Amino acid sequence: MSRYQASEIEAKWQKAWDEAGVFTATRSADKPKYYVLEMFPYPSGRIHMGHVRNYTMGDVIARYKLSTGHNVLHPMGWDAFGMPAENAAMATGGHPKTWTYNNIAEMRGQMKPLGLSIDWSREFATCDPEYYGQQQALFLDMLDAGLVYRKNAVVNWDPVDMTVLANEQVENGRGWRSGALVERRELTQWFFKISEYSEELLSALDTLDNWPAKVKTMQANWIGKSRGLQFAFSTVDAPEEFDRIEVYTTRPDTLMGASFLGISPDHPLAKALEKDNPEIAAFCEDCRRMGTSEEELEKAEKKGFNTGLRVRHPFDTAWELPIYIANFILMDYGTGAIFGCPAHDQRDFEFATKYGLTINPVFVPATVDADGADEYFHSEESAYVPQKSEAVRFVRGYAGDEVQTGEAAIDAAIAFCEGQGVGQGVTKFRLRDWGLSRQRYWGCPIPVVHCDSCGVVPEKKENLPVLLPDDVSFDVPGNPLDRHATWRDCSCPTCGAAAKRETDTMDTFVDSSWYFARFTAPRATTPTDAADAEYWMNVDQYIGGIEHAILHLLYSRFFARAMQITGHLPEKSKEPFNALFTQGMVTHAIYKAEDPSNGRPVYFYPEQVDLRDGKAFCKETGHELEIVPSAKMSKSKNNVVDPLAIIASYGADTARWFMLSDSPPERDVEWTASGAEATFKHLSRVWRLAAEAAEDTSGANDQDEALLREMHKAIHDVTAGIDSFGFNASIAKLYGFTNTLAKSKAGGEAKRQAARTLAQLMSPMTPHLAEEIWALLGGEGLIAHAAWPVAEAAMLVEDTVTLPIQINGKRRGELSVPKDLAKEEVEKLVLAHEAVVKALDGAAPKKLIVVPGRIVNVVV
RNA sequence: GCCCAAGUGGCGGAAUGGUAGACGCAGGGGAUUCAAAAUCCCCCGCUGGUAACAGCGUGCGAGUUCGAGUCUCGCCUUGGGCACCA
Repeated sequence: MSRYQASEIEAKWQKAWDEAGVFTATRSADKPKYYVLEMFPYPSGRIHMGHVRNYTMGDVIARYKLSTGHNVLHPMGWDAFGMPAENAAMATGGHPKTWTYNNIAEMRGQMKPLGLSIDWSREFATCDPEYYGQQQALFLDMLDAGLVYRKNAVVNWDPVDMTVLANEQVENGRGWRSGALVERRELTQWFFKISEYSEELLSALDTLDNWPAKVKTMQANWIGKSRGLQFAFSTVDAPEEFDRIEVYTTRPDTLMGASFLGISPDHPLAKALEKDNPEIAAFCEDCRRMGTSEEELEKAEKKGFNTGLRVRHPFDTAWELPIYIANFILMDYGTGAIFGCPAHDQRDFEFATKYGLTINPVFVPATVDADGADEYFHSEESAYVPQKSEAVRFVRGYAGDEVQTGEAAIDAAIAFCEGQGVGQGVTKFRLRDWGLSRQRYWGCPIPVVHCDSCGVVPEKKENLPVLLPDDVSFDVPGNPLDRHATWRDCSCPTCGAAAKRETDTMDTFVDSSWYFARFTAPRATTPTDAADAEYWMNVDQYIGGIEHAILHLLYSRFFARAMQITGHLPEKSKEPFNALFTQGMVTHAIYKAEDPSNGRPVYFYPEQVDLRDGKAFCKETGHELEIVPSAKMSKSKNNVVDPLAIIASYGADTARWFMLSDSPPERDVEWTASGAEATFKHLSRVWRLAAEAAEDTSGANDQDEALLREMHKAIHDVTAGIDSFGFNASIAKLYGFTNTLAKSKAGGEAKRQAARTLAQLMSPMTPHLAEEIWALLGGEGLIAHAAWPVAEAAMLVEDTVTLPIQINGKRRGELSVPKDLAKEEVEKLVLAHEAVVKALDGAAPKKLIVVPGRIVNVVV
C-alpha cells in the first residue's frame, strides 16, 4: 500500500475541477443561488496564514452550498489602489502599477494551490481601468443625485515634504519621513453625504439578524444618535457678529452647573479673535499643530486659553461665564462650542481644576440628602458621572422632580427650556460626511474638471474612464498628478475652454464599497447589470476581519443605498450583506532573547529554534529563548509562517484543516508546527483507513449497525457545525467518527459506506483528499458534484439516558433510565439511590428538581 | 481618552443556566521492532491519599439561582476600532 501523497493528489484534483468547470458561477432558474464572499485582499505580494484561514472558511461554505443544490457565486479580486504601492515606488524607484500587477500575479499563484472553489473568470482588480472607469460613472450619477458635494476640511500637512500625510504617517505629531512638525491645513475636498442617512443606517441595523451583535453595537455607537438642547448664550464685549454663541448639549439638566464656555480653535469666533490678538493666534496655531485623528486629540493634554470675553447665563443675566478656546473641542461635532459642567464631566472637571474655575454640583447620589451635598462634593477628587438611568438627587435642578433619573431630568430640562424660549430640543448624530478626496496618485481619478467660467464641471460619461497617466515619477514628494501638465490641462466639457482636471483621487474605501456588486457582472459596460444584480444579490455570507466592523461595512451600506437611488442595484439590496461573519487572526509564538551588548530584543525564526518540553532553545547556541505565545504575525518579529512552505511540506488540505480545527472561527488561532504535523498525520490516517476499507472483503455482520448509527450522528453534528460556523466543532466530530471507524469491526461494505460519507463530510475542509477517497471507494463522479448526505432521524435516537444526580448542586452519582420515563418514576429511583439515601439520612428532601433527560438535583 | 470584544488544564479549546475540561497538541507508560521511523493501546486539572474518596478549580471581587464558565454589577489584563493603513 502506498502513502498519502498530498502534492500529487492536490494537483490532480485541481486540474479535474478546472476541466469540469465546477466552480464557474451560472445563473439558472432551476436552482436557488448562494453568494459567498470573503473580503478581498490588498495585493501586498505574499499571501499569509490569515488569508488561508479567511478563504478556507468561505470555501467551506461555498462547497457545502454547492453540494446542497445551489448555484454558488464565490469570486475573488484585488483591493489594488492605495498607499503601499506609492511607498514602494518611492523606496525602490519602480512604478505603482507594475508593483501592483506583479504582486497580484504573485499572490494569485500562491492562492491557487489552496484549491479554493473560486470562479476565477470573474477576477478583477480595483486599479483596472474597466473597474475604476465604472466607479467614475457611479460617482457622476451620485453627483447628479446630490449625494456628493465640496467643502473645506482639515488634513495633516507636512510643511517640509509639502505633502498631505495619512494618520498612520504621523508619528508623535511629526511626519514619518521628514520628521517635521505636522500642521493641520484646510483644503477644499469632495464629500459623500453619508450623514443624511444617519437615521436610516442606524435603524436598519435592526434588520440585520445575521450580523454579529458587537458589529451592530459598534456601528450604532459610531453613528451616535443623541438628543439634546441647542441654545445660544449671549455674549459680553464680543465682536459684533458674535453677539450670540450657539451650543449643543446632551446634558441640559446640568445647565445650573455651568462654569465656562468652550469653543473649538476652528470656531469662527476663535478665528476672528486670532486676527487681532497674537496670543490667541499663537494658542490656536499650537492647537492646529497636531494630527487630525480623534485618538490623538483625546489623548493630548487638555489646554485652554481664556479669551477674556464672557457670556451671560440664559437663566440669570447677571451670571457671567468666561469663554475659553479649548484644544479638545471638535468643530465637526455639534456647533463647535460647549458649556463646561465640571461637577459632572471628568474632562471638564480636570479643565476647571487646571484653570481654577468654579465647580457647582447639580446633583448628588439619591442616598445623600440635600444638606450633605457640598460636603459630599468636597470629599471627591473627580466629577460625579452616574449612568443616565440612575436616579439622583438634584440640588441645583430647575425642571422635573428633586429625585429623578438623568434621562427624566434631560427630558424635563428640554421641555422647560423650550417653554422659556431658551433653545430647542434637537437630535444630532456623531457620524460625519465621508471625505473622499486624496491628494495621491495611485487611486481612482475624480472625474471632474475645473473651468474658470463654468466652475466645477463633471466629465462626460463618454469620456470615461479618466485614465491615470503612466508617465509619472515619485522622486519628489507630493501628488504627481498635480505636476503632470499634459494630463492636468484639458478642455471644459461644457464650454470647451481651457480647463484643469481635478488632481485628487478617491479614497480606497470607495473602491471596496461596491466591489461586491461588481462581481455579479464584472465585465458589464455599466457599473452593474440589472438581471445579474437581481439574481445574485445580496451577498448571502460575507466573511472578513473585525477591523472592518465600522468603516468599510458602514460605507458599503451607504453605497448600496446610493446605488439603489442611482439605479444600479435593486431595492432588496439596500442592505447588501445578509449575513456577516468576522473571523479572528492567525497568531504564532515569538522566540526572543536579549542582545547582551545593548539590551535590545533579538527575534528568532521558528526554524532556528528547538522545542523541547514546552521550552525553546536556540539550535546554534543551545541557549534557552523566551516564548511569547499567540502573537500577531509580524515580519519584524520573525514569526510569520509562509503558507507556501506549509503546502510544500504537508499539502493544502493540511493547512486548510488546521486553520479550521483548533479555535472557534471568530477567535484567534495559533499556528503551531506540532499542530500542523498532527493534522498531516490525521489526514494520512484517514487516507489509510479508506485504502484498507477498499480492500476489506469481510461480509456484513452485527457491528454494521453500530457503525452506521455513528455515521448518521456524524452527518448530523458535522452539518450542524457548518451551518452555525462551528467549523472547529465539526472537525472535533470528524476526529471522533474517524476513531470509531478505525476501531469498528463492521463488514467491508459498511466500512466503505462509512468512509465515503466521512470523505463527503470532510470535503468542504479537505476537498482534494475527499475526492481521492471518493474515487478510491467507487463514488460516482466528482465528490464536488455529489449531494450532501442527510442524517436519518431514526438512527439518531437513543433509548436510555444517563442522568447525573446532584446533591446540593454537587454531582454525587448517576442514574441510567429509559429516555421517556415519567418524572414520578425518576423521583422514586432517585430517592432510592444509595448516595441520596445516605445524604438524607432518613429526612425528607427540602426540594427535588428533575430536569427530564438532563439532570436531577436533591436539596437536603 | 472613548467605543467594542475576549479571558477555562502545561498549550489550543468543548460545554441550549444542568456531569467543567469533548476533540486535538505536548507529556508519561506500554505493545510492535535487532534497532529506529511509522503505527497501535493506556494514563493525563490541582492538592491530599496506596486506593476508595475528599477538598479546591473557568482573570479578580460581589450578586441572582435548587444549580453560574454561561445571567447582573464593579474591577484587572489582552486585542480590535477611533473617520487619510487596508
